[in-house]
Order: sequence, then C-alpha cells, then structure tokens
Amino acid sequence: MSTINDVAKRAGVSAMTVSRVVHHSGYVNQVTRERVERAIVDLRYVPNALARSLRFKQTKTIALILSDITNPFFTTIARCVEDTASEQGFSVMFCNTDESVDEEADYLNVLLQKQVDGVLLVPASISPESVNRLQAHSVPVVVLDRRVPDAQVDTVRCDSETGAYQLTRHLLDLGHEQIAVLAGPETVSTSIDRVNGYRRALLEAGMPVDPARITFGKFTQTRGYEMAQKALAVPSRPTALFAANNFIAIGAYHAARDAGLRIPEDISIVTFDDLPDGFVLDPFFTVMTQRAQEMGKRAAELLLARLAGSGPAEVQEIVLPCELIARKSSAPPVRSS
Amino acid sequence: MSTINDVAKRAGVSAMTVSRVVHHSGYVNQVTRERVERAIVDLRYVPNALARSLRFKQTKTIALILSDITNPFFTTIARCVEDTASEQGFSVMFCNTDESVDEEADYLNVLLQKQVDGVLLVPASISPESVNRLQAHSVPVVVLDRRVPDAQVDTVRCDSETGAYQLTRHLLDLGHEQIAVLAGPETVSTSIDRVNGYRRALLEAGMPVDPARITFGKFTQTRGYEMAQKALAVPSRPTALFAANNFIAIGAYHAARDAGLRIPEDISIVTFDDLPDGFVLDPFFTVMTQRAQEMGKRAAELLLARLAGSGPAEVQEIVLPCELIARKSSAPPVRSS
DNA sequence: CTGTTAGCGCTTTCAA
DNA sequence: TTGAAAGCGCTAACAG
Repeated sequence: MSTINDVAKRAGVSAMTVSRVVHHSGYVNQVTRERVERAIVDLRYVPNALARSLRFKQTKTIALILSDITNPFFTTIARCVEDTASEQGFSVMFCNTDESVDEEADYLNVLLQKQVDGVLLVPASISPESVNRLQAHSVPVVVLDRRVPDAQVDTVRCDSETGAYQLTRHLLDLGHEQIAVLAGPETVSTSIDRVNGYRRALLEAGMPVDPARITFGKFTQTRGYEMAQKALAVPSRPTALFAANNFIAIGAYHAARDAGLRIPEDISIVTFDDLPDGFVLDPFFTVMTQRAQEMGKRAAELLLARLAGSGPAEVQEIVLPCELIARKSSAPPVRSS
Repeated sequence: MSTINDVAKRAGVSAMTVSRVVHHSGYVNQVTRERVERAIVDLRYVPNALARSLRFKQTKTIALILSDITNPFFTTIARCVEDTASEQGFSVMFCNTDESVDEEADYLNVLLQKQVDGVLLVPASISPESVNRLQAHSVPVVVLDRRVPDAQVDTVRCDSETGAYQLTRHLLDLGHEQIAVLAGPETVSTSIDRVNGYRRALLEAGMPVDPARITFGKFTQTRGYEMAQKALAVPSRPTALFAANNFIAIGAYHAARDAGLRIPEDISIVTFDDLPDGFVLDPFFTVMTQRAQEMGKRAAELLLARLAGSGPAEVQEIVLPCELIARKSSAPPVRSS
C-alpha cells in the first residue's frame, strides 16, 4: 500500500503536489503533473480515504438500520437507498436489528465511532432514544417507515392509519363483523397506527371494538402463524383476519389452512405490504400496498440533502398514501343464519 | 464531538490514560479510572474509529458486492453475511453492480480508498481483473456464487454444472426432447456452467445439442420474458424451458402464458433458485435450489478467518450441492404424434 | 507553480 | 501508574 509520500518521492515532488494532481485542484505544471501521474500508476497508488475523512470530518458513508433486510419491503427500500446514495458518491452500511432496541443501540455505537455522515433509521421502537442519541452527536437522521412522535426528526413513511382504516372498511363493506387484527410489536408505530385505523373504521361503523380481537406480536411468519391460531381458536371465530404485514399474513394463511379453513370462503385475510411484482405468479392476497421504492428514494434524497446542507429549513414529515388492491383472499362472509 | 483530549483535559490526565481506560488496557489507578469514566460520560465521548483505523490499518469493515440485492437469493446471502460479520464486530457495506463490470470497478475503487478489510464478491464476469486488483492491494477476497477460473482465490459457490445436468435430466426423464435454455450473461460463470450441465445431459442421452435452443441474456424478468418469447417463436416449439434463475423463470412464465400456453400441459418450465420459504403460498416451479444461507455464512466466515489470520493455508474452493425439488411446472410433454 | 508546517484523533514506545 | 513525543496519511494555509 503506497502512500502519497511514496508517490511524491518517486516523482521527485512534495506530497502537496501529488495531492493537487490527484484532486485536480490548484496549479500544477503540465510536466510535473505527468511525472506524478506516472508515479501514481507505477505504484498503484490509492488515496487513503481514512486520512482524508479524519481531516474533513466526512466519510461519505451513510448507514441504513432496519429490522430485517430479508423482508421484500425493506429489500426494496435498501436497493433504492443504495442507488441514490452511490449516485452521489456515498457508500451504505446496513444493519439488521430484528426489532431489538438493544441491537439498535449497539449498531448506533459502532456507527457513531465509524463517523458515518448520516443515518436512515427504521426504529425498533417509538421511543426517541436512538434519534436523540444521533442528534446529540450532530449526525443527521431520517426516520423511515415509522414515526418517532417525541422527536423532532425528518420522517418518510406511509399512512398506516388511513391504510388500515381502508383495509378494515373493505372488510366491513364485504359484510364482515368479526374481524381480528394480527399486529407487530406494540412498541412500533406501524403496529399502533394500523390497530388504530382498524379501531376507527369499526367505531365509525358503529361496531364494538373487542380487545380480544386485537393481538400484538411480531412481524414474522412464525408469530403470524401463532397469532392466527389463537385468534381462530375462540368460540365465535372471526370471519376475517387483518394482518399487519406480509410475513404475518403468510403465517396466518398457513394457520388457517392447517385449521381446515378455506380462504376466502371460510375466512378472509387482508394485509399490509405486497410482494414485489412477479414474485408471485398469481397474486392472491388483498393488500394495502406501500410505496417502498419511493420511500427509500425520498428518504435517501432527504438525508443526502441534509448532508449537503441543501435541505429544507424545517423538519420534514413526508407521508405517502397507501393503495388498496383487492384480490382473492377477501370475500363476503358466509352467513351462518 | 468531543475528542480524547477533551476528556483528558476534563479529567486532568493525559490522553494516553483515557485511551487505557477506554480499552481496558494497561494499568490505571482505580481513582483515576473513575475520574476518567465520569468525564467520558459527561462529554458523551465516542472514540473516533477513523483515527484508530488510520493507525491500525484495520477498519473492521467488509464489503459485499453483488449484482442485485433485490433478488431473494442474494438477499438471503446478504442477511447471513451481515449476521456473521456483526457477530464478530464487523460492519458491512453493500454494493449493487447490476452485473456491470464498470460499476464493479468503480465500487472497488471506493472500497479500496475506504480501506475495507476484506471483500465478498459476486463478480460480474469470469475475468480475474477485480480479484487481481484486490489482491494486488492485499485485500482478502472471497468470491461468492461464481467461479473466477483464472484467479487463485477463495470461492464459495454451488455446483451449477451438476445442478443444471440434473435439472435437464429431470426433463429428459419426463420425456422432453426439445428443451431450450434461457441463461444469464455469457460472461458469468453460473450462466456458462448451467449451459454446460445442460449440454452434458443432452450429449449423455445421445441427443443433439441445438445451439439455437441456447440463449444468453440477463438474469432479469424482462429479459427472461424476451428470451422465452423468442425461444417459443421457432417453428418446432420446445416442450420445455430451462431458466437459469428465478427472475428469468418468472419472465418465461409470463411469456408462455401470454403466448396462450398452459404450464405444464403445453410447456414445462424448470429453473435454478427457489423463493424463500413462505413467499409463495403454493410453490409451483420445479427448481434446483441453492443453499443461499449456507453460502453466505461460510463465505463470511472464511473471509473473517482470513482477516484474523486464522484461515486455512491453501486457497479454498467450497462447492455446495444443489437439490432438485420437482413441483408443478414440469410434466411429461404431450406427444403430437 | 511548488514546498513547508501543522494538525485531524488516536496509540505505540519509551521514559519518568 | 502515568505522560511526552512521534507518527499513521492526508491537506489547508501560508510562504516562497
């Protein structure tokens, strides 16, 4: 690994001159420049970005902290984030927290030490702790997908409350009266908002909200399976399940099937998050889709704008609409009367 | 952002003492230690990893270069890589090349400058250039998923040739005699190996290998669609399509459907890569699965072992077996006789 | 047009 | 048990 000094020595100039050649800055005599360039090639010189960053206090690196990159929703976001970042010369580190606040805190430590320029955060909880920590260290953050109500922070997310409201309305309109919700962790804003949207739809329709029909758990298949199993095991079985995300829905699907239920004849299932185009040959689930691509892109752009000092003056809260796609997993309930 | 010197000043000690406290190294008087610790907390001191790395020539960061993290096969790998790396205190940067050799080279430059400790590479081509470049700079590399025949480099991949052979055999055993292959880029070893496996199966069965039945393209849905369209448009239509990966298969599926063909009645489709468990409610494709998880884990472990200096002496080539899962997309051809 | 000095934040080495 | 000096690789600011 040759350094700028090695190059300087070989070219018979000072390190400063090499620096100028490398960065095309300031005046350098044509002949000198060529000598330096030859030395650079000869020595396979690659500038050390660490040294540069140490001076400039700029690493040209951002971090993306999310729960699980394996979830196609987050995969899509990650892809768009990386595209946007690399276009502007930034690298992206990614971290999977699995919704663990502790993991998140650990990652934050590492990232702070590594001096990342900014962070895109899908927070594991509504608590403002992580955001506060970053802000205390003057590291720009953009919160993605979720709300952190007690922090003044840029946020890019979809409108979960309204989405959930509409998804529930869809079921109500079909004639369902017994709808169970299978949500994610109670500490995550998307869970909360989706349950709230569900509540609002019921109340507005003048229907009772039965707390026993609401389950918080995790955004995973396994947990979705368990939650559905429980929800289906009650005396007056619900006629519809509202899954708070795609993984829960898949778990619920299998639970329903294993319980001998046909979908949608015996039970309807609706969910948030669609699978990317084409993954599924014959899309089945009625879903409330979120614009994952746009979220990733806009969040990254906002963060990069902040880093460039060109962002808007006020804290931004960008809330994108969701869209209902009715498919085969929902249908009117079969009246038992 | 307070520095070690700020802490030292506040605690009335030297920077060295602070360093010793932070890293629990060397002797520090209990009373002094406590004073320093208080100062650290008061100032919210976070050690600057850049400065440390500059001295140690170790960034505790690795890079994962792949074609497209959006492909579930690579998503799975990425997840396992990050898990393994973070367990050992390493961060992961990820880069999407979209199979572009130029993109790959650009990323390599950035990563070299950023002094990543090691690289996991899914190379965009069989050419040894990228590997050579990294090795010339003494950056350990592990090649993932693909071969780089002309380089001496650790590799973790699946046995594409044998997998393709078996997948083709599967079709031959069903009675197919007109099988078209839809492959990825001709510069990627997995494309080449899969076409070779196909060839071997045909030859071994004493069947002619018709070059017109072999198409190279890209590992994408769109391209899969186009390739299938062409393959189906010939006078003696094939009775089976062998897609070299999941995305191509999905494209091919739609092309076949759009051409009014039923699958598998009118045409069989088989492919490499399965979708992760549960993504698909009712798995349809006959696939040759690759152990993505194991690949990611083992590649990361191997790289980390190299970084720790504890790796095996020889260059490793780890080749994992593939597994055939016969499902609904393949069936015996309908004899037109 | 080119070079020198100093310092980014940290730690190794040696001395006290 | 603690500290001072020197240097990792780079560049801003100034001098020549």
